[in-house]
Amino acid sequence: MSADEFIVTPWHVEGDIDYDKLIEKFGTQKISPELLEKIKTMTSEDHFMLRRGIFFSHREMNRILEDYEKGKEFFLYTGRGPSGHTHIGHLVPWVFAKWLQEKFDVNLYFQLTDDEKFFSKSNLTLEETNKFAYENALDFIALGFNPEKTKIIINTKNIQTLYPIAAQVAKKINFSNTKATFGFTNETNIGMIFYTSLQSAPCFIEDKPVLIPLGVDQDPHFRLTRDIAQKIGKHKPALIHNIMIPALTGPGGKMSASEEKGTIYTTDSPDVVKKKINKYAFSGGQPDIEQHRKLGGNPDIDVSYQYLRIFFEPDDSKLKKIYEDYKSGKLLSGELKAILIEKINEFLKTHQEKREKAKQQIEQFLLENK
RNA sequence: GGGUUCGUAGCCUAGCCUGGUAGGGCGAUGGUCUCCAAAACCAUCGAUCGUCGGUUCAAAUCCGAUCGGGCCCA
Repeated sequence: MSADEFIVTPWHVEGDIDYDKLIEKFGTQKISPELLEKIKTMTSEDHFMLRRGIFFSHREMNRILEDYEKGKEFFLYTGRGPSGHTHIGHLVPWVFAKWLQEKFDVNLYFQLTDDEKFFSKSNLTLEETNKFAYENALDFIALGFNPEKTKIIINTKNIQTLYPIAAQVAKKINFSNTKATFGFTNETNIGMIFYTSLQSAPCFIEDKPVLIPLGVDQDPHFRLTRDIAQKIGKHKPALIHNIMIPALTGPGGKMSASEEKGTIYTTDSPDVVKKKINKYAFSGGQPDIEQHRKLGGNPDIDVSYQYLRIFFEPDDSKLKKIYEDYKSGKLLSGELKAILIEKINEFLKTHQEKREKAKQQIEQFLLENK
């Protein structure tokens, strides 16, 4: 694969992603300075993930906001494919969803697609993906959602609720559409072929427009959903996309839950975090101290810096200082890593406490079939 | 239901026709080098060849059955 090639699909992300090209390829909108300003005004907050372009693209987010201003409420929907333990990269859209929920005071649905991971991963049983669904739910709850306004959908558990909606969707999507959208072939199992209609279903669970914060790799599902929404008399879902979180071991893919070493799990202990960062985090430093002092490091490709930018250092002035110190050579890679390690461990300490408590709260969050 | 094809270490795969206890690539691990990581170099671990049975002095390699995957047809 040459440097300018990359692949982004719901099941596979590879290469060095050019996000401007991706916007063009997917036909989404870049988040404009105007939209950014509008969000800022309406929420009275300048969220760092927006400001820094962690969320960089959208589909009709502006419509959602305009309608909201006119008193037309929306709801939020995001989710996760439970193929393994939760890692810190998963938290990005969830944290952002929580922020949106607080700012707009709206309902949020969180879908755990245990069936889909069973279909798409040959090495996982349905029991395993279901187990991961419940486990991942703990991490979601730990972020502090309000159970009154937040419901967790587990596909195999909530099929009764989802199915009538999915059926409406499924009838409007033909084989050519799914094949073209997802690259299905004759060896694709039929679970996969039907599956996108289940991922669509929560879009229509309330009779209101929906806004979906999500990783841009999941966009294809909702491209289809948007195409058929009017045909079934529903609102087109709006989306806001975040970039792929780089793996610890470097650019060229997102953090994968199935690759141990390139991944910081939410349940990792402080010493494991320290070891993983020091031992695996790809750095933008120079080969030795002398050159580093002289030439400086490259924060743009340095994974530790990127993690601070994406999630762990919301304070712009602090981040800027780190950026400049690293670039000038004043800050060494090892020192940068130490900063990140402390930030992650600080975060995980409280996260893990809340995650424990979530075990008592999970029932309140699970959607009841009606 | 019929046909066909495949099943070798975590992954990809050579060997099978011309039977004599398996070779490579990626990965992983350790080391050297680095403030770390990467790269580079060195080293190491790892499969008894889907399963069961048969033929043979000897089978991944031949035969049969069985399980599993893929494709085609019905």
